[in-house]
Amino acid sequence: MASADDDALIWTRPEPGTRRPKFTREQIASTALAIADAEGFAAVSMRRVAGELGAGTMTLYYYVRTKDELVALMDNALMGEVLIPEDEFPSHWYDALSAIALRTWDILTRHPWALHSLQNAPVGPNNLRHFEQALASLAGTDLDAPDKFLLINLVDDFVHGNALRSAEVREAGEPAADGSPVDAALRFGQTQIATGRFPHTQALFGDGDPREAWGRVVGPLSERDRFRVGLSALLHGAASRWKLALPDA
Amino acid sequence: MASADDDALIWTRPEPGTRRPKFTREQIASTALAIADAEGFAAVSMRRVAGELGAGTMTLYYYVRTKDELVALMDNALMGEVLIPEDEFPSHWYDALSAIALRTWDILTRHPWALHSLQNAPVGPNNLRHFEQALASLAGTDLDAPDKFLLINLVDDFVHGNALRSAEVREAGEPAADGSPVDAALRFGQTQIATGRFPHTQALFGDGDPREAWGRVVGPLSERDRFRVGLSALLHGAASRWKLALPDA
DNA sequence: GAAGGCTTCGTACGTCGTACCAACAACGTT
DNA sequence: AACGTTGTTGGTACGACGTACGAAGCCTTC
Repeated sequence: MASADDDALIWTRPEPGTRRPKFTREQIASTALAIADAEGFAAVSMRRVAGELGAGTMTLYYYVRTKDELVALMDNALMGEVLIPEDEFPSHWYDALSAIALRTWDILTRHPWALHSLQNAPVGPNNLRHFEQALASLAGTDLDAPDKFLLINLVDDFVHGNALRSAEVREAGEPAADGSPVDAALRFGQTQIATGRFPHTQALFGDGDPREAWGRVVGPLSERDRFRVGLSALLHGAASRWKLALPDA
Repeated sequence: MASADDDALIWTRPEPGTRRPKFTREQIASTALAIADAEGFAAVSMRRVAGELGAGTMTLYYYVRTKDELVALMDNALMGEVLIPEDEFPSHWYDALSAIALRTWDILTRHPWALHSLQNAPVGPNNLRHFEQALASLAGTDLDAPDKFLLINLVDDFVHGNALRSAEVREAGEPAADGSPVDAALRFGQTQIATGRFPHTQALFGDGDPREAWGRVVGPLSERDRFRVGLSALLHGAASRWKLALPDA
């Protein structure tokens, strides 16, 4: 019946434990998550996670087949955080989709490592729940199936893309101290501009102090507000394309 | 003058060679690129690149300080491909921005590994050129500096986010053969839906063959066309927000 | 108590990035 | 023509990594 590999995904294999195992997958995931948050994704190694748990390295492999599965567990744990509580769920499609997107953005920028690993593990249970919520947002509209699916994908794509870049900017550039990578990059940009081969960029940034110029060009909006501008543009464009009603406010 | 580390970025260090070195950075980058295209990003190791070049492993470190710098070189080489030839540059902001975005999308989905590594190396010379082109697109508009910068960022974010997911779908799901990861994921989804906890998802996908359902929900559009729908929505939304004129057609 | 299988984890292999430093080769000087 | 200088190459080695293998420990059921 071609289903000899029903256990190809970690989600289809039962959590081990007919007796009392020392750990649970959830425990392992949250330990790994804590390490990633504190020291970055690169610090998450099998040895490290096991050590933090007070276990031998290979013990993890009783709960997980590969490190990728560990990462899948981590992603799934994160996706659990992006779910909107039932009673906060907006009734208008626009508000609901916005709320989901904004919440996802908040979580992703709070755990920037997630974006590096997000390449794998597309469909954990919490990912499905997230999708279900997005779909619920559109229940009141008369979009057909492919259009609903497309719109949800587009919003998620934008959220991920923006969160990825935002996190980079924030991680690398927060201090913007002398000698920081961002400082080096800004100074490099300045010298490039000085060659005169980037007239538009030159007009935008000018010739002054690159850090001042950067602040001026980014403008007064926070990264979060900049995201919201983009989200609003995308949703308004979608509303106009599919003739969806916008909320009153 | 606090610029003791002008060489923090590879771009600010001159290519080595007062005598005759065997290689150039460009050569190294394109070798690495070829390996990544043929066998994936994971196959790009210092040993492998050096071997392909007929050099000792450590020789690379004369041209590059770390592997991250090699990756920066690769990214920069890719960004070179996304530049639009002068004589093809559309005059209307909408057309120009669309052309740049679509071309970037094409390159990124053609080299999916780029998206995994794109986290680093934000500002190579070709990245600056790309930005200059985007800025040139908006020269005719009367957006102020922060708005121009924001709009360009938003479009790039969406391009990256969508290309990332598209590449995943294509890489993982092209064959969709029995036992493939995608097949396993689809079957997992099916069993989850069967629990009844995902009513909207159930209504969307139904209970039939998951592969058939997937095709029906994705709809008839190619990934590229789906991207264009999103791009168009984003740009229309931006046009409406900033009162920019749309092209006649 | 013995048997059996669930659960733990020590050892070891092949990979990776790269620090260190010895060897080699090309040039300017004499 | 010989030499010292210094640009360029790359061998060896170290400490990480993921994980295959299989031996041990322990709980549970007779």
